[in-house]
Amino acid sequence: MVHIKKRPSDIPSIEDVARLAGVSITTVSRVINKATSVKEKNRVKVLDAVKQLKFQPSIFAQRLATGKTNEVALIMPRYEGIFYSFYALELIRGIGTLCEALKLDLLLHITDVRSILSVRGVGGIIFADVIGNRHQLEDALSRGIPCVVLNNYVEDLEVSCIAIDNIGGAEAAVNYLIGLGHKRIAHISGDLVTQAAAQRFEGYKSALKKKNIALSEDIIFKTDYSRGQARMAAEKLLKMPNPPTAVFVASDSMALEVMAVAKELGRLLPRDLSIVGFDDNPSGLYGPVALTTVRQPLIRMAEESVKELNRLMTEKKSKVKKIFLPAELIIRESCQPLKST
Amino acid sequence: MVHIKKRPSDIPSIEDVARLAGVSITTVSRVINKATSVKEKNRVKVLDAVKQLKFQPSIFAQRLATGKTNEVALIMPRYEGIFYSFYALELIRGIGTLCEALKLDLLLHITDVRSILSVRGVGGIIFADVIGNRHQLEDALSRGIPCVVLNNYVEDLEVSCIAIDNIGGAEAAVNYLIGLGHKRIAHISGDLVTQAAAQRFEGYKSALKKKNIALSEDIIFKTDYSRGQARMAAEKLLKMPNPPTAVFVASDSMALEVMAVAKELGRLLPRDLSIVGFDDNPSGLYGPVALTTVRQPLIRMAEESVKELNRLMTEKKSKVKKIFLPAELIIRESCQPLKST
DNA sequence: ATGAAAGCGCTAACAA
DNA sequence: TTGTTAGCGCTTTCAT
Repeated sequence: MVHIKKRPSDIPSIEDVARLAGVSITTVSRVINKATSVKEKNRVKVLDAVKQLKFQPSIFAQRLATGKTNEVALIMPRYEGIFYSFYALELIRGIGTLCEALKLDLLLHITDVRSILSVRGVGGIIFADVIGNRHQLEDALSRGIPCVVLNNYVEDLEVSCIAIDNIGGAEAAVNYLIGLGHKRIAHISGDLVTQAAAQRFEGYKSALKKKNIALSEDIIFKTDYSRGQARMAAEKLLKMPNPPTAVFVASDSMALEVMAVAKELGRLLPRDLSIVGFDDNPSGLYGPVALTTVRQPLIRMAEESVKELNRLMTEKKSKVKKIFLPAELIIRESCQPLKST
Repeated sequence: MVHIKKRPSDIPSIEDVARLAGVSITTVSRVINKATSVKEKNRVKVLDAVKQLKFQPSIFAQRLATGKTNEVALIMPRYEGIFYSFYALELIRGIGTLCEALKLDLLLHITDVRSILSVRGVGGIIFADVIGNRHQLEDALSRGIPCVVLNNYVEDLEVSCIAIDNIGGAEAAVNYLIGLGHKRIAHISGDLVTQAAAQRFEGYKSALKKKNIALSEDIIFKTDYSRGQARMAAEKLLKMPNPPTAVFVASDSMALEVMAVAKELGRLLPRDLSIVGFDDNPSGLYGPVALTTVRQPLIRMAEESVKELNRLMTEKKSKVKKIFLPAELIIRESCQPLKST
């Protein structure tokens, strides 16, 4: 039984390099891996051969031999809305750039939340939020794969998280409105299945409570983060006999929709309605009235997640970390003090 | 010389499965690969063992053994500005989603344009534009790796391209302005090292030429796509003693900047200046005046690129394709007929 | 400083 | 239908 070498002739192996350089494959391997114990003369010969053959070691063979991988997966649940935010791009960009710097190969998975994750051979995973795909996270964890969760503080799992202080950010927004004299402050929430939306709602409620302002259910609107539902909420809100004087909106894109509706209904901004958004989406800058909003440190979040994952992958017995990043109120033009009547 | 098995005990190999199922590893391999010639009884035993051990075959061993890979790289040159466009996200999303559907693993590389691409073991590459990183493309091609170029029509290389009809789109925009009676039409170009910007400029010139309108250099502004330079151009343009009545801007984000400047200078839009952008960036919808623009079929572009790459990777002797997608003028509110004076 | 050879976990050709 | 075994291309002992 004779086996024919089936390796395509056009791609050189370590053996070809060794032959050309007149050394053993072990020596070639040493040169590739920058081991020291190689005579300068041989090193040069090998390097020459490598260059001549355009040799690149097979990543698969390397990984099979070492059992190590520097491949990292970024899981973005295909959740309606996760891609609405321009920030998804910021995250991808931040993560991608840092991975490049750390020589990590980034695998991007846009998965259906219900699908079973196939992350065979991956050295670590970053979950961009965990919405409906917790089983994927648990599965990875049970396989002993280092994981980091972004934008979601997962308390009951031994996993590193990088989350944003949504509650604090929301409180800052509402406190700002209260400070301007507003008392009747509405809220248009995002999809409350997301932790971010729930926490922003939480912050809204607690800020009011701390100042002894009663919640009124009639000016709390729950949406799915879509512009359509924001529009409906805005219309209801603006047409009330006793409309609120201010509104805290859970996302900038919805806040922009509110502004659009207000304009259509002939309201003057910010005179008739003070508005604060959340996200610091650049689109907020270019309307007739620049949007006051809450900024999330996204690039930092992205960077922290890669650093943390890298740490988990390299340190042997490393403890998970829960990292909290602050959100910052950015005051622009969409709010004004309530004129006392 | 005895070698000790160093495989971490917690991750099972095909051998463990075989032992537990009481068959040979070949049979296990057959079951995994859905080969037919396995007795139902054995198949069940193997499947049981797989489930019990949570076995997942090593992707590296598989690839080493078969020489095949389903890993695809998306190369985004870290070119200042490539990430400005919200469309980068659309592309990533579209490509990511289709890769997921086709069971291709997507590797995202955000590379410095000057860096040497290390795409060892990748089955195919999608280049999101080629700007300053042509050597990377040529290198990959010379290695025989199937490649697809997005957003850039590379004529002199045997490579598949999916490009947009920037010239046609620009002509449509300018023709529309001419149709409204405008004659003095300015252009704010993008970075002319990018093919898109160059072609939009090209379309601008040819549309004017076809209608026998002379170019005037004083109302052609060359920028790097940044908002800052757009602002400078807009200021110059608007403060001219004999300002143009219309402007075709190479990107929506710059067009929005022009609108902002116009507003600051007390101009009324679209009365004082008709504006057409390019990109169909959603931000254009939410200003006081919705932006007329040229839409690129980005999701389609993304999908076509993956399909084409997949074709190249699976067909044996496949010819490259050059695919051209149309751009469409989207008329909104930022232009109006020139009042005859 | 160098090389021979075992082994990483799998697939596929061949034999049974 | 099943098992035996060579080999994918590399790393890593161990011996020289």
